[in-house]
Amino acid sequence: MTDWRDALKLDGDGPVYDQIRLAILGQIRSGSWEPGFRLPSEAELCEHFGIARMTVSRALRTLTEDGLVVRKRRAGSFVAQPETPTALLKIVDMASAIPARGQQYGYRCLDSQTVPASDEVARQMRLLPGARVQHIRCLHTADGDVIEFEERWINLALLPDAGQADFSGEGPGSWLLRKTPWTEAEHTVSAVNADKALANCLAINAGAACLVLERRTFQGSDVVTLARLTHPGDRHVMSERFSPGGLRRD
Amino acid sequence: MTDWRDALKLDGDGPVYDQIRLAILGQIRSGSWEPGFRLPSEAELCEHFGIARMTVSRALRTLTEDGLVVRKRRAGSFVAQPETPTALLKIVDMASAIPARGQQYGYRCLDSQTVPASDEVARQMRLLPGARVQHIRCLHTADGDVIEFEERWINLALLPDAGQADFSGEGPGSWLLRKTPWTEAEHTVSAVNADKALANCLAINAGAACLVLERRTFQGSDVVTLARLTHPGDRHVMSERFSPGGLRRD
DNA sequence: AGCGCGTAATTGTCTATACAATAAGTCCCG
DNA sequence: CGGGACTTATTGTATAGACAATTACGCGCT
Repeated sequence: MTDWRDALKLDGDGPVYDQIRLAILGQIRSGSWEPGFRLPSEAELCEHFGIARMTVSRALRTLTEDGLVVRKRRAGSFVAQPETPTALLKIVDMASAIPARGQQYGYRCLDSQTVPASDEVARQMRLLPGARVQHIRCLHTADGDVIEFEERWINLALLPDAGQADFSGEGPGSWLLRKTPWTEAEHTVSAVNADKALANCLAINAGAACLVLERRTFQGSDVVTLARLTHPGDRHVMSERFSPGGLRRD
Repeated sequence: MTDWRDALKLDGDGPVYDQIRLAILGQIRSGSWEPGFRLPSEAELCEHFGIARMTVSRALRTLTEDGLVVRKRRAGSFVAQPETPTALLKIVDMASAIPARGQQYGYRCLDSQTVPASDEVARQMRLLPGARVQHIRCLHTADGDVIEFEERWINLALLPDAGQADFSGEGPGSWLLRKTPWTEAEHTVSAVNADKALANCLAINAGAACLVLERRTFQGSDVVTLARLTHPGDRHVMSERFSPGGLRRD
C-alpha cells in the first residue's frame, strides 16, 4: 500500500506542481502505473510531499488536461486508458476506425518474418543497417474492399516479443497498442503511383494514385516501429479538424 | 480606459474561472481585442468581477495554455499573435514555409474571378448552389519548381472585400490570414492521378500521382474559404509530429 | 439475497494572503 | 545624453482553509 511512496520523489527543480506532475508522469510513462491504476488521493500526496492541496490539485489537473489521468469524485484518480489521439491517427487504426463507420472490417496477414533491416529502413528507424527487425505485411478491408496495405517494421531490440507474436488474427497496430507505451509519433503523408505488385494487392490498376502514410512511433528517442500504410487514392481520404492554437472547448 | 468594463460580463453559468475565460475569449474571437492588445491586469479583473486573484489567474493561465494570450511579468497580458497551429497546416502556408526551408519562394496568380458556386463547391462550403464566390487559381514555386497548385474559393457573403482584392502579388492564403479570424479548420488529404491540365500546370507527366489537401476554414458554422492544394507526389510530402493525448512538454 | 439510504471519501471550486521573480519605467549622476 | 541603480507594477507560485458536488460503499431493513 505504501510502495508508491518509495517511487515518488521530487527532483527539486522548477515549480513544485511541475515536479509532482513529472514524478507521476514518470510512473505512467515507465509503465509502473498501468492504465486503470488508481493514483494516491490528493490528501495522500499532500501528506507524502508535505505540500498544500491546491498544488497537488494543479499537478493532477494538468495531467487530466493532457489526457493521461481521469478523475472521479469520491472514486479517485486513475491512469487513463490510452486513446488514439488525433483525427489523422484514428484513421490509421483500421481495426477500430472501420467498424466506427458502420462497415465490415476484415484483416489478412500476408507474411511476418524476422529480417535484417535494409539501409533505408535502418535509417528511418535510427538503427544500424542489418539490425534485426520483424517485418510484417498485411491487408485491411472494409466491406470486402481492400482499403489499406500495411507494411510494418518492429524494432526487436525494444520488443523481442514481436518475433514470436502471431499476427495472423490481429493486426500489428492493435498488438503494439496493447504491448507498449509510446511517447511521440510522426506522420509523413505522400502520394505514389502503384507499381504492379502494389496494384495487385490493392486490386487497382497499375499506375493509380495511392495515398501513403508513414508513421514512426517513438519511445523517447528510440523508434519502436515504422509503418507504411498505402491506400487507394480514390477509395480513401484522411481528415482532421482543429482550431487555432489547439483550442479545446467552445 | 474603462471600455472593457462594459464588455466583460459573466453569464452566471458554470465555474467562475470558466466564465471569465469565455468572456475574454469572446473579445478575442470577435476581434474587439486584436493581437497585441493589452488585457486588463489580474488586479483590475479581480476588482471588476469582485473575485479572488487565483480565480482570474486560472482563467488567464488557461488562455495562455491555449495559445491565445501571452503573459509577461511586470508588462501585463496580451492577446497573442495568431500562429499557424499544426505541423500539417504549416506546410499549407507556402509563402512562409518555403523560405523557412531555405528555398526561394515564388508565386504566380493564374486568374481570379467572381463566379456562382458549382453544386460541388456549394455543398462543401455549405452555400446554396449559385451563391457568389471568388475563385482564384495560382501556383507556388520553390527554387523555380512548381510545388503547389492552389485552387481557392472565398465566400463573398462573409468577405465581400475578396472581390476587389488584388491576388497578383499576394497569395489568397496570406491575404485571408491578414483579413479574417477563424475558429476552426478541417483538412482532408487524398491522392489523385494528374489529368492533362493539372500535369501541365505542375510540369509533371499526365497520370503522375499527386497529393491533394483540401482545407475548409470556418467562422462558427460558416465556411469562410475552401482551398484545394495539389502537390506533385514525388516532390512533396507533409508531416506532423505529436504525442499521446497531445502532451506538450517532457 | 436484494434494496434503499445515509455516510463519508474524494475531487472541484473559490477565497484571502503571502512572497518570489521578472522586467518596465524612473531618476539620478556623470 | 547615456548608463546604472532603484522602484514598483505585474505575473508566478504556494499556502491554509472552506464549502460544494458527486458517488462508492456499507449498513440496516426486509
